[in-house]
Amino acid sequence: MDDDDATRTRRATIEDVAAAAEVSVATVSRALRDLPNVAPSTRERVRQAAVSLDYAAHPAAARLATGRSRAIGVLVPFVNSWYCAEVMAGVEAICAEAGYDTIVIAVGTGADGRRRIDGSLRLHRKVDAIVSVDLALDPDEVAELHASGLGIASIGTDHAGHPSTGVDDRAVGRLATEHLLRLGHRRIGIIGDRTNSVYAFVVPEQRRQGHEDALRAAGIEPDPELFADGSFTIEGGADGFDQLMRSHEPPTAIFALDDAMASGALRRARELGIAIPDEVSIIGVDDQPIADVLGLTTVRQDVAEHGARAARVLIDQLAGLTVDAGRVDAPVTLVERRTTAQPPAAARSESSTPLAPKRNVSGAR
Amino acid sequence: MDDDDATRTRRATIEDVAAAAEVSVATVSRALRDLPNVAPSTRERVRQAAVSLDYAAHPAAARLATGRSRAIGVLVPFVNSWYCAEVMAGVEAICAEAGYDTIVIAVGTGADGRRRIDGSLRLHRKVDAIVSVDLALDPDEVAELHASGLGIASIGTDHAGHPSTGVDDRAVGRLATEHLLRLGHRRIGIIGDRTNSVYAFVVPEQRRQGHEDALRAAGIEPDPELFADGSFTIEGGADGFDQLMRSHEPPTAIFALDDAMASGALRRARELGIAIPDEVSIIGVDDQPIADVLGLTTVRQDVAEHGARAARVLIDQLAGLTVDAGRVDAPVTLVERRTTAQPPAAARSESSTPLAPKRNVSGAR
DNA sequence: TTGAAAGCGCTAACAG
DNA sequence: CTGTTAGCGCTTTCAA
Repeated sequence: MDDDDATRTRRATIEDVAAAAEVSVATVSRALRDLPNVAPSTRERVRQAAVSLDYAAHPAAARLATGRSRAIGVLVPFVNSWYCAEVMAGVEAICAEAGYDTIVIAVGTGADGRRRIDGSLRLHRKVDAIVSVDLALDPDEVAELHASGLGIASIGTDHAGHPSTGVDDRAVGRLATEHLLRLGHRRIGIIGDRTNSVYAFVVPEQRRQGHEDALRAAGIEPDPELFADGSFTIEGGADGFDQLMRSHEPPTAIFALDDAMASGALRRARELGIAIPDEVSIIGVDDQPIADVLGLTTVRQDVAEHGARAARVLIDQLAGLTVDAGRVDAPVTLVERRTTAQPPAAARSESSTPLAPKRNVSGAR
Repeated sequence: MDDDDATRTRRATIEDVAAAAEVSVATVSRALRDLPNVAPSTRERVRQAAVSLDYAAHPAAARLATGRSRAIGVLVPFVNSWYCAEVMAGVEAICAEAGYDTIVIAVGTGADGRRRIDGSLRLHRKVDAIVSVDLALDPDEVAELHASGLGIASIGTDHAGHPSTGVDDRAVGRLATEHLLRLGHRRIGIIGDRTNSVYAFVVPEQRRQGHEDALRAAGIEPDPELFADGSFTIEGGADGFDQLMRSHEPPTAIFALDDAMASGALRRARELGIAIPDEVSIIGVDDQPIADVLGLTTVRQDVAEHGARAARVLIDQLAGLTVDAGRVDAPVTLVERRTTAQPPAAARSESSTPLAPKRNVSGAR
């Protein structure tokens, strides 16, 4: 690139506009920000001057003077996940509309521990508020953020005292499992996540509890052997499927806590020659585009809307409105496709003979 | 939220640090930014003062004083697409490392036309540089951005005079089609995009040309009837598949210009009862996670790396390094899975009888 | 090697 | 309704 700085057009400043409109800079500032106490004719004159000079306030100057950045930070575990991308889309749409910048920050995750939110991130005067996506912040992190004046809204996990949104994960677990029970399944496995993930247990734990609620309501005692870890990845889902099918008495249906894990389970089933849904039913959560392609039965949620809602509440709050610091659960719907069906006849007849010999799932077909 | 502003901790300013370290603010500024001409002992003293006060320069103040925002804008058509999310992940990783903010901006797209990049977006002093993802900016938009001093790097499409990266799309088209030819296919359809999309023709057009290159090299004249629009969506891919299979003489293999369209084609094939790859082979581009799940043969590219590379060149450029304003094509690899195979025996024997009766694809099976 | 002081461009009292 | 002016917190000459 050539350094033709000399040819760069110098941007107009507020003084240029003031001169052009023959008013003071203060008036320009007021007029352009639609503040009251500006004569309509003056405002119009200022506007025209601004347009003709292609003027826009220097963001840094405005930020320095007001102390507000007009930016919202989206804290995600990873940016390249379907869920996070959806949230960001929702946040960005609302922010753009309201004149806010959307800055994305990946905090990472994993056993090695993610970036701490405070110090090193230096969010401080960089953003006015943050939306935390599926992160379980420590109470002291939350306190610190709040103390430094940042608005906080969370998606997925909840942080007491701050607005949050997502779905009722316990209800999700119930909904999925009830669907399976309704089809006649009695032995239902679950692929979830107990590792120290970004979710810090809460989302998967809620879904698992909903699952057990439904089971118990149907008179079935949850079997610990029917739980597998899937770490919310395709690979994890595949491994989880393996583990479940190797159990003492394999399930006839599996509730995967998200579509990624369900997809992995589906793939492994195919590799093992296990017919879905003929031999095993599988249900996921999310309704990612992939679910439609795979014909995956799932529990749908509108993730972009979570992001939009979080952004809205934050922006309202920054605008001085009093917002509700509570939780808003968005609706979920069961989307029945082709991976769930009645249990195989064998299992159905077995249902009265709990000690029936276990099925062969060695992969032969 | 309660407005306990009173309890907010006042952040330390450079003056606080200067006082604590018993030096001037100028020295603090130099010391903390690792500028030369600071005595080691002084620098250390300043550092300690900064740490103990939990000081970080107010970004807006620094920006105003330096005229640089230390932020990079990622311009994407949509944020919730696999491709864009991957790019953003790559950009964010590099930016975070270099102390830059990553701000995401969706410009939209479609027939209604996307947001123009100049005026309304007011990127001006908001970011130091932008990475344009799959956008075909008008020359005057590019000129305007450049004139206002913004660095530009593009991913996918190329903007003359500015660094860009992606893959050699023509080679991608060749690679995919050669794979199909090698399997024995002679009648190969393509699902692409001719609508006025974000790509503004270039990416899909290149891939299509590579496809035709390969065809011609094999002595096959491209048949316009074997082109279908898929608009780079799953739905579009499904429709494109339909269209191709309804053609006078349907293809035995289909090259979908990305995995999303390939997925849609796969879904529609299943709905129509057309066996893949037994009756029709399908190959995509990207190697999204979904490809592995579906067993989709595809041409792999590392999209996050595109983002990382773009961010790196921009940051280098902002650091005053001379960077190459040319194009860097990342490698692509063919990933053979289970959606491509030899053409059906019928087609193979037909290959010498071009006027064979067309197959019935009405969906009955 | 360090300090003093003049901005960077805007906003927000405070006057008028 | 409009103008004057003092910052916002940092960087960067220019002197010392």
